[in-house]
Amino acid sequence: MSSNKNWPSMFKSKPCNNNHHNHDINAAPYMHYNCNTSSPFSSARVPDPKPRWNPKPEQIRILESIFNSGIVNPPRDEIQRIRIRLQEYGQIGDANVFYWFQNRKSRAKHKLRVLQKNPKLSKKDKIVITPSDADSCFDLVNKETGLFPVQNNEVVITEPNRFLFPVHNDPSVTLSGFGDFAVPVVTEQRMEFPGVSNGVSLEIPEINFDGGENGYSSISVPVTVPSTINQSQVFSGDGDVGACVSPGRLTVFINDMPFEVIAGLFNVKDAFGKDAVLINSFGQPILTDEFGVTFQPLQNGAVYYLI
Amino acid sequence: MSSNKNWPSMFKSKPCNNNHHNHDINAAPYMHYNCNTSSPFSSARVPDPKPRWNPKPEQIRILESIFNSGIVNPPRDEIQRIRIRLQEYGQIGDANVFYWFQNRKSRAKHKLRVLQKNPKLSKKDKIVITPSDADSCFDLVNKETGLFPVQNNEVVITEPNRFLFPVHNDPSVTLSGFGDFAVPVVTEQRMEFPGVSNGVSLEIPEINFDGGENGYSSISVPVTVPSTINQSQVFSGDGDVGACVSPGRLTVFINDMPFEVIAGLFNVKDAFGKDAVLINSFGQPILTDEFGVTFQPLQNGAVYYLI
DNA sequence: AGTGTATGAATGAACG
DNA sequence: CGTTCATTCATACACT
Repeated sequence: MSSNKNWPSMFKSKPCNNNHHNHDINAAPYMHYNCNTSSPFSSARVPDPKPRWNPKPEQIRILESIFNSGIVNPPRDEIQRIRIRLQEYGQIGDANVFYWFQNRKSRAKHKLRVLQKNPKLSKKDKIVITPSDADSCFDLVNKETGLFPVQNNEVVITEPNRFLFPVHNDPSVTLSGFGDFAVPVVTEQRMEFPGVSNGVSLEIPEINFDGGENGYSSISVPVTVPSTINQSQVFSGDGDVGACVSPGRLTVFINDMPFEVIAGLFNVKDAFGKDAVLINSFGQPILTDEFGVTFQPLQNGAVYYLI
Repeated sequence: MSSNKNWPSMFKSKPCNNNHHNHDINAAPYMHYNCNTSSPFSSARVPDPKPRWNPKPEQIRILESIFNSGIVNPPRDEIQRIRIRLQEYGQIGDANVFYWFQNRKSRAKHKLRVLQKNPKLSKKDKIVITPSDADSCFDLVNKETGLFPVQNNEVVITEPNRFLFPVHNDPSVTLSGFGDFAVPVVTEQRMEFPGVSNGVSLEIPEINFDGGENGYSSISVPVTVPSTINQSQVFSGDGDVGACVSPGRLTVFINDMPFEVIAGLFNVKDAFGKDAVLINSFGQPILTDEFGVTFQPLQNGAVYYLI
């Protein structure tokens, strides 16, 4: 379920007149500046300037956090709720939200694919547990269970956004680092795992970006395969999902990227550097001992943020 | 076929710091100046110098020639081949190639569109046979047959790159002329028209730019609708393509731009000025009589260059 | 230094 | 969904 069934379609239209594929969607393209002064009959070419949605940073933050929370493919009704929420920050329509998720998912997927093909992104900037099918990840998310992706294959563990970017030195690497926003700090997040299609609450997680400017702080440290003790801790609440998890592995989301880690205690320091601190989706820091090893294993499918 | 399979984004980026809609991605940022001195964890401010790819002249030449050869929208695998080839001249990634083609196509298209909308670029600088759907042109290229664009509608015949550029006088025109490179001289060109998705050879055409610097030479002469005799000479090798060609029209590429001309002998002088000389993709000049009329009709879909 | 242009990169919107 | 298009942002570079 969680059918987004025909979404794009609704809103078609087409001023018919001109050149390119103007489809138009009336469902959501509003934007800051009110436009369309098109008077009755005008030979107006390019009648609707149709400015495109220009997402506000807050909106993006929210969308991003929702996405990270595992809602990769929000059902129609949820899209609406999201839109309503985002509307607080600026004009936006369902379609915008819809498209945003489409693109986000698509691109993240692509990214993963590329990375898995080019595991050569400088040895130190990322850890590759086992490059392989990183895609199923997205396909499973929020589809069967609304939970986070869990692989049935292995995955390349790349570092989250800003972990690998100043690397410009590997010629063979096509795509280099990411590094968008500052390290997010969870303010509130419900961690609701709806059965997907049922009443998905819209308590969307919130993130406060403060690191903001200086973002590029500490974490550019190479991540190594979690040098942690083992201990399976399979959160899996569903047969399907659980089934496809590599036995001793957990998949978690850190900042933005899916990570597959060996089940068991996680060494934050080894993975992200001595100054790294992981917080869970509730904004609570994940305690560790002096070596950076967590006292509790990470939760499979959970979302964490680095600060 | 010609699938560029998921290409675009993925990868994030964004120094986080500022204003506008920065999302992420970081598809291919290598460049001349090696930057990134960021060691493991550093608190780099203005984090990613994220230098952008700075194409070498050779790379551009090659890319341009490939583009001119009709490969406007190279499939994923071909992009890779191209990249590999270009790599010989300097750091470059698939993404760069991808973006290059995207932009190249997009801009050429846009240019055409602008020109057709502003036929006021001094009547003498270009000829408009019949402004209309100039877009499909690009859409057909290398898609169905790997051949050049052929319209099922009419097209604006604009002048190739440098034909209209010292024009900076039309306020409404956002992009001024092209006049990129000098008039190219074809050195070798395979004119391979792969079935698109099959083993597209990478024998990329090569072009030697000599005219180089002084580019702005003679050709700013008005082009008029080919004052030639008629004589259909439909190259069309494929039903699809041939089918959408206006009966008495041919579409050819001159320098860089698609031209639709009336089938039959072509008057080079009328079209590009008395000093203009057209050469085919093999570098051989197209002979004409003293009036500038060719002895042979232009080949539909063929590539020519002006010198 | 500012101003404008050319163009690499990013991403919203849509098509097939 | 994967692709393709259109726009926009951002930066390199030429001019003045």
